[in-house]
Amino acid sequence: MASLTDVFEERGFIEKTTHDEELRDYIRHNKVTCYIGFDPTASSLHVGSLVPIMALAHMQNHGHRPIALVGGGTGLVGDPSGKTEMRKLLTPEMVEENARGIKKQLSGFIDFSDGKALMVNNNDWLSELKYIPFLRDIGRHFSVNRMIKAESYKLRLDSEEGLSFIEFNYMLLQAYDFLELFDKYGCRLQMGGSDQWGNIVAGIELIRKVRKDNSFGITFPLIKTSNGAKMGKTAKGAVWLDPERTTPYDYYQYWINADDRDVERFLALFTFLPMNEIKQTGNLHGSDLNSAKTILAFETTLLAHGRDEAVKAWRAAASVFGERFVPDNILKSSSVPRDNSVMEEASVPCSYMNADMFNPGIPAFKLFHDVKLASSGGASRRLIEQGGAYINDRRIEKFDELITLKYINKMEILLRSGKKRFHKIKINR
RNA sequence: GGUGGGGUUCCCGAGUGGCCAAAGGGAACAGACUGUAAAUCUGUCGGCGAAGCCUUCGGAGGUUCAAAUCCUCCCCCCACCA
Repeated sequence: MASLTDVFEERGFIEKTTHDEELRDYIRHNKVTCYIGFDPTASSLHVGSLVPIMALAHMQNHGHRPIALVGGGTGLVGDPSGKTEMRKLLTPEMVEENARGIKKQLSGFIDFSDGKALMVNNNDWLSELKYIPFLRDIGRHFSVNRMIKAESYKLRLDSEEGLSFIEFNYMLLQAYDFLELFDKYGCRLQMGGSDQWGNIVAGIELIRKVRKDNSFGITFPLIKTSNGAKMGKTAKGAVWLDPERTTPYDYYQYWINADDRDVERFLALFTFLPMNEIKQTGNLHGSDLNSAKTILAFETTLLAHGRDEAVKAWRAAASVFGERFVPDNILKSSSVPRDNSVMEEASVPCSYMNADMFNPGIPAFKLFHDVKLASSGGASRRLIEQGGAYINDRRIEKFDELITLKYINKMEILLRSGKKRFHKIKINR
């Protein structure tokens, strides 16, 4: 089997590592325990956390033991690394609740049974620390001179907002986490986003100073779309892994709308499809490239929400955008449906209304506002006046066109805003 | 604690008595072009079923025919000094 570091490198996971050669050696010859921390800033992870999650999963697939650390303790302090503003402080109750949500989600990607992977919460040890002993045992190993030069604090030290003392402590706590996991589980490798470099190195140095032993670090590149936007951010906010916050349909749509230039890179990072197949997508154009996007969307949805939801989202997309099947020769390891054998109920956003509501008729702009395809009556009117509103695939000409019973087709009305946003109204009898 | 500079519509950022629902840019939304892509061009971009009205410039009061703009008090942020 290929060494994990080669896999990481080939798939684009590595930005920087500490002591390249020794690390490579260490991973090749040992069953490695490694950890990544997840901040409990929300009850769900989002697409931005997918790189670390996938890294842990690859780790496990190669026979190593990943530890997912939920920052229940550090979450009470707030990591200033690479951030322009201080984060709102969370209450212990919120952190606790968020930590629970994150644990549940990680279980979908990583197998925690039989100790094959571990989940820990640093609140377990951090909350019990005593201030003076901590300062004497740990604090003395940290040079303030060095810390204020750290790249991760630079933004904040230069900014108007400044850096508060509570955040300044964050680095020590994370370094202490690493030491704790080193002592308890023999964990010698920490991975994290590129903004974590300073924190990771701090941990490595702490271990060297107090245990006279080596440990390693890997950082992932910050993934941006080719447009320069941060991964997983849309105008409506983050793309969440929680189906309550981002429906599987929207999740699928997020991926299928990927920029052409990102397809190959994203397939490598966010799916487990073999690299030799992924590399061939670099030569695709036009509708074949779209097929590759379909697979990207399908596979990512499959990982996050399971096969049923992935098929539903795929099916829903086919029903509104038209059926287009993925040719057999593109990414053949993908289990995306390639014919119409699984065509059934779709999962387009949908609401229910009574037939009698259409009896006098509803003005079109009201209807669009009601189903949230427009954010206000005015916005709705503008949408229609600019020719961006459709009912059953026919453009609506007048903003107050009355929508009546005769628009009902097989107990449904299909509304559309622009090219991509659909809403189905199902009629109750 | 002292001194100075700030808080404007989703974001950045102009505006310092009427011409201000507030320049400009970004984001967003729609149209054309396409491949559910990008780029480009065009239009829109506080609310209300035209007009007109209502709400908005950190908060509360006040001056004025008229206040984002002037005055008073308060809250918050930043810099320098202590």
